[in-house]
Amino acid sequence: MQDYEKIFKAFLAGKGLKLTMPRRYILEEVFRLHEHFNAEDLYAKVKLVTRDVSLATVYRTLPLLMEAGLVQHALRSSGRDRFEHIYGHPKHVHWLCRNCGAIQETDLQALMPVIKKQADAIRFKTDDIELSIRGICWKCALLENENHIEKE
Amino acid sequence: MQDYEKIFKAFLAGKGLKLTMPRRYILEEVFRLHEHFNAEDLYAKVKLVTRDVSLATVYRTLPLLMEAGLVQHALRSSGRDRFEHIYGHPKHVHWLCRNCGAIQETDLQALMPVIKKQADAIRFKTDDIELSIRGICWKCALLENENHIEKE
DNA sequence: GGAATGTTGCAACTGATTCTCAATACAAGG
DNA sequence: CCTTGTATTGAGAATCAGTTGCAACATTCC
Ligand SMILES: [Mn+2]
Ligand SMILES: [Mn+2]
Ligand SMILES: [Zn+2]
Ligand SMILES: [Zn+2]
Repeated sequence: MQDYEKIFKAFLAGKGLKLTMPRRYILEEVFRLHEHFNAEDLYAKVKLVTRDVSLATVYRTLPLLMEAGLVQHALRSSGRDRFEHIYGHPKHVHWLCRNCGAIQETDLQALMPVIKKQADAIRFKTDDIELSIRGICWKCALLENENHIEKE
Repeated sequence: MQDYEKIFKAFLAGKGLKLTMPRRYILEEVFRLHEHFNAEDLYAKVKLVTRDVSLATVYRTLPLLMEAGLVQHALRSSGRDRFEHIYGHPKHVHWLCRNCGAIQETDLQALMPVIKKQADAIRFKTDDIELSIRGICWKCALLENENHIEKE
């Protein structure tokens, strides 16, 4: 049994809940996926393995996984919430290109000392940190320049 | 005429658009408000001044104000987007208490050097930075402790 | 067995946001 | 003035991600 299964099982047990098959399928898929996904992406992936899971259960399980510290809300784009498994991964910054939609990641650790200092200053008990930056990725910036040159 | 009016007017002109009365009412209210607001909050406030504005126009004007650099998306909570006027304000971090919903702000400038360095490293052209941290504010943390004591 | 409690799929619902459309404003040119 | 083109608007309809009610099941505990 994987670590994340133990963690989820223990978390659920603590709330009088059980690691059922649908929940297990969803959990497995969450850790098989190494990209950012929204609820429907996840549902589609799980569907490839079994049909004993409904979209409603995906929506119901995601908050549990988040509360258990296994999944986090990564960012929101195009009107949808996107998630990622976080267990075993360092926290990171999301850079979203508003032209092509590509997402890049950088380290958040470098920012933690300042953030922690500020948290202490206002006596805030931090659960989640979400830093998303939107703009233009270098590829799209390149293309824009090329187009400008063509126009001239 | 306020600075922000000039800016918005110039921005609109650059796109072949005009600063109409509904847009002006909305703009005025945006800068009269000194809290975070969602579209409906803003609509309600504008309604107190005039009835010549519709909710649809509020929704249509917000993206223009954002593009003009006068308003920014502050954070999302309870399924709603919340905004704030940003012209003349330093960028800041939002600390959202997931118990009472209170929002505190701290300086983002302290984090900018690292963020800029990372942006350079991936050659990203930054437009917006949104750093939201959720957890428990000190007031709610206090109350929680009191309750624990009572229970014992 | 029977009660109590948690789980699920399904379909209906919700509600913030977006869109459609007909009416209106307004500028430019004749 | 009149005509034409373009931008604008309010009202209401539509969208659609996410939530919820509910009846059928599953499990555990007497
Ligand atoms: Mn990520
Ligand atoms: Mn703010
Ligand atoms: Zn891009
Ligand atoms: Zn609080």
